[in-house]
Amino acid sequence: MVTSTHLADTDGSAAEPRWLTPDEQEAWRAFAAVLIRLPAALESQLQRDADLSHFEYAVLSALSEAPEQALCMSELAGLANGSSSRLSHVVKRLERRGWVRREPRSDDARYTNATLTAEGMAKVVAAAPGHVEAVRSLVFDVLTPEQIAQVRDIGRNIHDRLAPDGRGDR
Amino acid sequence: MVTSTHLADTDGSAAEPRWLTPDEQEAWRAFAAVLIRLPAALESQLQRDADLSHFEYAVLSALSEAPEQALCMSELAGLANGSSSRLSHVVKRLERRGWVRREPRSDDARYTNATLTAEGMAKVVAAAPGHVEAVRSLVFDVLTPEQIAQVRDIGRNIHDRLAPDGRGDR
DNA sequence: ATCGTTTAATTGAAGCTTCAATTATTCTCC
DNA sequence: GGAGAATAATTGAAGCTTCAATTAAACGAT
Repeated sequence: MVTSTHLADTDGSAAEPRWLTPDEQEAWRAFAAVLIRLPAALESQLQRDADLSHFEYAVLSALSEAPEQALCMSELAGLANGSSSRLSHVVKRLERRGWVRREPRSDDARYTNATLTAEGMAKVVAAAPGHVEAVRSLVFDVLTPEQIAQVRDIGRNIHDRLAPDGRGDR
Repeated sequence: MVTSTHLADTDGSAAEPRWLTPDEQEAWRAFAAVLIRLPAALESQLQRDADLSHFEYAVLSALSEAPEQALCMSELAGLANGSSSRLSHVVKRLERRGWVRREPRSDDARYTNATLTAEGMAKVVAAAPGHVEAVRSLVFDVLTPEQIAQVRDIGRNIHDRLAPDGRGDR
């Protein structure tokens, strides 16, 4: 598919890339499809049932778990796995819909605190069951307990490689 | 995070959702982050080094492996894990850049065959090593051989649940 | 105290994706 | 053989994300 030796350049112009082995190719083919299609499926459930993108849901959900239901934009971006620009645009829309409020932090006005409103909390509470059901039925229902532990370990290994310092930034 | 019991509605208004267990939540937190950040990292490598989106790469790559370097739009959409509308827009751009040609199939003109040009083939060949290196270093370098087999099995289980009939459509 | 640097966040424009509607072709079956 | 259903692909508009540039505030060294 995306990574195979049939594309090898044979003119000797560069150091030979470390192509994937057949086992790795098989694994990558399966994993890459999940990487695309699972987010698309979750997106579509949330859009249909709650009129929310997955990223919007992640933002509301992160706030709902935070102390005082408030976080500054950069922390929130890290928790929701998005860039600060993306977060800024999305929070603007969430604010327009009445689910989030923003205000500069009093001790350091460079920071902006985003706070979940009561309506915002109600929105997440209403959306959560459908989303969890989707995650459960698409992921956990098809995995054994051993595989669930494997997913956790593999996920952590890859995540650590992506964000080596442990912070969630981009 | 996205799926936890702290959002339980306690008014008894609906059937209790099947919340995630703590083990499942841990696994989901790690996996969900990978689901967002790994595609973003691959996207960014391809964009920077080859001026291609990951989806464009997947399209060119699928064509490069096909017999005669040609596939009809719907097959191509399935292999590249995208909707037919998305593919249509993207192939239009790839055609404009001279990497793909399109023509109606002679035996059934509802089908459109997309064919990789020589320039298109050269483009994938040039882009492949960098992409493979990214996949290798972000994924396979941090996994043991056992974990690679686990990724394959887990990926297949989830993928089968997403596309139960085995076809790649959406 | 102040100038330059760093950090947090926002903005607008360009580009990509999605959704619903549309076109074009072939199939079906009366 | 012809009307209507089904299939493959395309289109345009709306909306979201990204990128680069910008604003605003605080820090730090002199």
